Amino acid sequence: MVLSEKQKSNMIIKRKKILTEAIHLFAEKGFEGTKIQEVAKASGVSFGSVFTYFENKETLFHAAVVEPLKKYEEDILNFNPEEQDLIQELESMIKKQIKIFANSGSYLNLVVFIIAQNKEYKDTFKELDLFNINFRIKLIHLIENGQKKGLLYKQNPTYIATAYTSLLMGLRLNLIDDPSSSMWEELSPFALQLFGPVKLKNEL
Amino acid sequence: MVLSEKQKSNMIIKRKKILTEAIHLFAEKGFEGTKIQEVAKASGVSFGSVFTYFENKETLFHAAVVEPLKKYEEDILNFNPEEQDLIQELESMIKKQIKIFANSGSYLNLVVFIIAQNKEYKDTFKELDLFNINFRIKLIHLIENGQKKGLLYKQNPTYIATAYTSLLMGLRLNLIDDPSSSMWEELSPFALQLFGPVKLKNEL
Amino acid sequence: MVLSEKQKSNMIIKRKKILTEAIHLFAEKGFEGTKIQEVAKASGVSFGSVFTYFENKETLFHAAVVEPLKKYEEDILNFNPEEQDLIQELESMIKKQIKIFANSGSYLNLVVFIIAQNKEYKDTFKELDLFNINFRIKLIHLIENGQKKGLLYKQNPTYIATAYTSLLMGLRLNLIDDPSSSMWEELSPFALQLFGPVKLKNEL
Amino acid sequence: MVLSEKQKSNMIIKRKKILTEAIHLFAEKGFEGTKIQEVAKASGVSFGSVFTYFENKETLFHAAVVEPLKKYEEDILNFNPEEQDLIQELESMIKKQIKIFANSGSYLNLVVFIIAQNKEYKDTFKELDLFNINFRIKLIHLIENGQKKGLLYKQNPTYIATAYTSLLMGLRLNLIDDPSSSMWEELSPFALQLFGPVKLKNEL
DNA sequence: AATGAATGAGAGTTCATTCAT
DNA sequence: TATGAATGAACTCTCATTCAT
Repeated sequence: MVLSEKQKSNMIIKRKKILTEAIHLFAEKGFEGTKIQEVAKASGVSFGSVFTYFENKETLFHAAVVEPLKKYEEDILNFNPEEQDLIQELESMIKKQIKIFANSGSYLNLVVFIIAQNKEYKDTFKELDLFNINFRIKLIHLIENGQKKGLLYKQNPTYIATAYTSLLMGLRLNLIDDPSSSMWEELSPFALQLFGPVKLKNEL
Repeated sequence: MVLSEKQKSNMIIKRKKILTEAIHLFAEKGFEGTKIQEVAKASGVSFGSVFTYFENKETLFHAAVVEPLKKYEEDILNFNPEEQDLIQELESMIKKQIKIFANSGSYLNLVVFIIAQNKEYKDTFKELDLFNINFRIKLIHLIENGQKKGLLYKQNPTYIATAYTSLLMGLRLNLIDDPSSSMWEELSPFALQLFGPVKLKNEL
Repeated sequence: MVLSEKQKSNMIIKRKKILTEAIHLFAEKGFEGTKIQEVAKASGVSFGSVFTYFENKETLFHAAVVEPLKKYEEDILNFNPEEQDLIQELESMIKKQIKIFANSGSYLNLVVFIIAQNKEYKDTFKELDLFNINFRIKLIHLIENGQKKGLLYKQNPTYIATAYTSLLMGLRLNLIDDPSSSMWEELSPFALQLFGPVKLKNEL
Repeated sequence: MVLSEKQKSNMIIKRKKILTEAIHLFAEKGFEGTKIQEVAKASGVSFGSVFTYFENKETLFHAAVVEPLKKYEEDILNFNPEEQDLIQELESMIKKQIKIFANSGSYLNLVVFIIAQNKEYKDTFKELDLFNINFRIKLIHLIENGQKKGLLYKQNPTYIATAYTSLLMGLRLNLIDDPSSSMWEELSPFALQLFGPVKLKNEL
């Protein structure tokens, strides 16, 4: 049977809906704690349909973690480590990334699960780790440029990158029960400090 | 009395053993992913015995999270916010706490679970949150003293405390698959920076 | 609609079958003594299917007791307390009811369980009690009419009704291991005697 | 080790206590519904002790049903079928037996269980049946004497005996949730009627 | 004799997955 | 493609029974 365009687009929408609800539920209840039936109900389809779009629960889980990753990577890596005004770029990057972390509660919760259970979900974790490595590499690139230009104190760039990404992730956990926290935006100066800018903001 | 002292002490040891194994398994696989049978096998008892010591799986889980908390709280809060040489005390505190976070992989993993699933484990989360609040209060106390004495830049102490505890937690997640990382001890200067010491180490 | 008519009717038949087998088994072994697995096997379905039709064992038990009640009530209460020829109606009623009691071994056995364990199965017992009350009320109505007409000796109608229903129930227990007993039909004169007919049969 | 007299008598008392509580609990909850732990607690002994006195749960159950039987038999069969004033003896017998049935709620409840589950508890049921047969034989003896003397109408004595014992048992079930019912004593005239006395009470 | 920790068979129940409709 | 009845593996938990103390 041939599917009409309308049917195809309908299926794409439905698949997307299932995935979105799956992310929410997996993030809230974990893999074992989430029932296919719940995902189906939240998505407005029969639980049989979930199996039409995803081979089984594991596939759905993997997709829920991995598929949004591309968009995140794009957003998170959207900064230029070669920028002329590096401090300006650094500040803007931090603000953007903090905003992303502040607004991606559910998904990052799911990420936390994978990290915490990395031994259980090796393959899925590997993909997150890849993203993390890319992120770190680009950060290090930026830091090295800043240090070369004398805009940042000389410190091990790897440590800085680790501290910074840890801070972001830690904030996500710390502010988890207060999703609309106003604290997020106030914390960028502290993130900036980690990079060791030669002229501290409050010194200017 | 019917149980001999020897029997009683045996029981205490057995209970402890079950709890230790439960922490490891819950940390690795989460609540639903951990089977009582596994805990029993890892503890070297029959699964029936697990129910001799813990009413049910939930009770065991709660105990696994909450019982170690006291010792952690004691260790983590073991610093003096009124100390004369405050910078010295701050540095030593950070080093101690980083060491604790570096060496408590399993347990902190479990803590991460509870935080990530705080809506599912409200009661258990509440106890962790209480600990967190106490920790923050004591940190703020120390920070305020440092600022009064002119040893730390004036910055919102709450933000500093949040950033610092977030950094610790974030590092735990970031270094999760590399438990013996040498990075831990190298990161205390970055943690120190968050507190805004007037004389930076590398300036001395 | 997704289920065809055929499927629906199949489900109704299957549910009925499960219930019938459940009645037999509960009657023979009691609630705790009956295993869901046995009910499933006797009904020719997987034990999982039992849970498709009945939420849990208790629901199944309750249904096994309560659902047949309506039909019984209808049959048992099928007499006219205002009938002109009251003695005739009384005799025919007794014969009918004795026949019902003689032929409903399993179900009445189940009823006996509920009565014996009325404290354990309060809700279920309440429904049986309601039936019993209705039965008694209608009997009393008939007895009072008979006494007014001078066809029955004046005796407390409540006592008569109690004695009569007790006799029926007691016979059920007494003849339990001999279900095809020829005694049943011979006992209606004794039941009749309880009502105190002015002209005893053997006097005519 | 030799047991002192005091110890021996203590054990006898303890065994009795366990049996009494077992009767109550088995009567209320049935065999499977009663837990050894409950019996122990109700008896004020450890559950281990129950196994000191009764080999296992089945033995305890059997004993709970069978051991009181002797005393009951003695009380129930305490009438003289050869008595001169037979009607007087009959009336007094009925009154005595009704009193016994009125006051033996728990035990008779247990008896009902065995009867209802006679296929499950064949051996235990057999002993009850034996008692029943003895009871019937003695009743028939009395009835035949009464009929010979012209004090009772000629009716099949077996039917009378069956109707009478059924009435007793049925009353036990009918009045189960109202143990102190005043109805019991009012019902002996109806029981008497079943025997077919030539001069009915209310004719005298 | 008395106790109760230890055991594990066996129960009810859940839920991913299959498949006929 | 969409549905949901059917299945049974696998889980938690109960409880009779054993046995060391």
